[in-house]
Amino acid sequence: MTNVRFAVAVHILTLLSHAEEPCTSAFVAGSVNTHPVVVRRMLGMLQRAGLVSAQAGPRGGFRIAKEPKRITLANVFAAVEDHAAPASHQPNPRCPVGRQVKGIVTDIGRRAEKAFVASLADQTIADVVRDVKRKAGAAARC
Amino acid sequence: MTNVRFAVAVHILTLLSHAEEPCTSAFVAGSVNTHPVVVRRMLGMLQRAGLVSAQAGPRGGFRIAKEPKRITLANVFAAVEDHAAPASHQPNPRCPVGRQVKGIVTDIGRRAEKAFVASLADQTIADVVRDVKRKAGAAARC
DNA sequence: TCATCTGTAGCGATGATGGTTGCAGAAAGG
DNA sequence: CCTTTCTGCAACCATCATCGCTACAGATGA
Repeated sequence: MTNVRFAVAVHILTLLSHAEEPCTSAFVAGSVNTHPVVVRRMLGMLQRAGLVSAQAGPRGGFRIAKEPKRITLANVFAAVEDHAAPASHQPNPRCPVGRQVKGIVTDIGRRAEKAFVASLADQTIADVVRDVKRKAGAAARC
Repeated sequence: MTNVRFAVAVHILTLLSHAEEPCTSAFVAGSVNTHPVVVRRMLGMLQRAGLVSAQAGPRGGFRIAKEPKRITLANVFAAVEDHAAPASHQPNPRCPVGRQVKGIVTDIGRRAEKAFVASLADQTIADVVRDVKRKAGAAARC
């Protein structure tokens, strides 16, 4: 996790989860402490993943588009982080060791990443919302 | 895994594992297909982790410093990748949601990374060497 | 029509990474 | 000794991903 995107995405979804009215990107940016455009970029990804919905115009903004209980953190990770292929290098093709190691390491990376995602998959946004409420008390409004 | 360092480190250790004589950084670089200094940088990390040893001068080079069977891939990962703290952002401290989410997300990241490393821990360099030999036949020399 | 939002392109700053050069120093072998 | 062969390391540049920001087109409700 070199990125901060996963953390921000969880933050945003948690925020939207206990809001009845749509939240503007400016409002969310105030809580996340960044620029509204950055928030909209990220909300675009979450929208393409079907996790939030947007409405333009006055009184518009973003809503959660799925029950928080049904959004796993693995879903969030997949929405904002494109870990399609674990990185490898390009060994000298004339070296038999290098030729084989590349494929083996790729498999190893895939398996480890699977374990990483599996660990995320058994927690949901609803769990995070519950933890936040428990720690912060009832006043969970910005 | 944004980096290619883990893959290269496994490659290097596999290479050193079935060499009786010390390997020079130039030789290793030939197999890895990169610059000798890059190899030495990485071998420096592996050396500080106690996985390889170096000797200067003619007929010098790098050797494996530990039985391949006792080097887990988690050891390799720890040697070349410093994932001390999972990345988070800096939310607005006046927002109770942001205040709590930061800590919660950090815990989540730690747990997921633990799962990642645990998946690496049950394979060793000896396993990789065996796989390479099985796939490449006996000719595992560059 | 106008104010309010989203959506997106584009730009600059920043930080991590990898490749390269250059040089100091260790060590073997005459 | 002295030369040759190595490692060790600092310094620099190119590249790339990310983030913050500006600007503007387009949607939408009052």
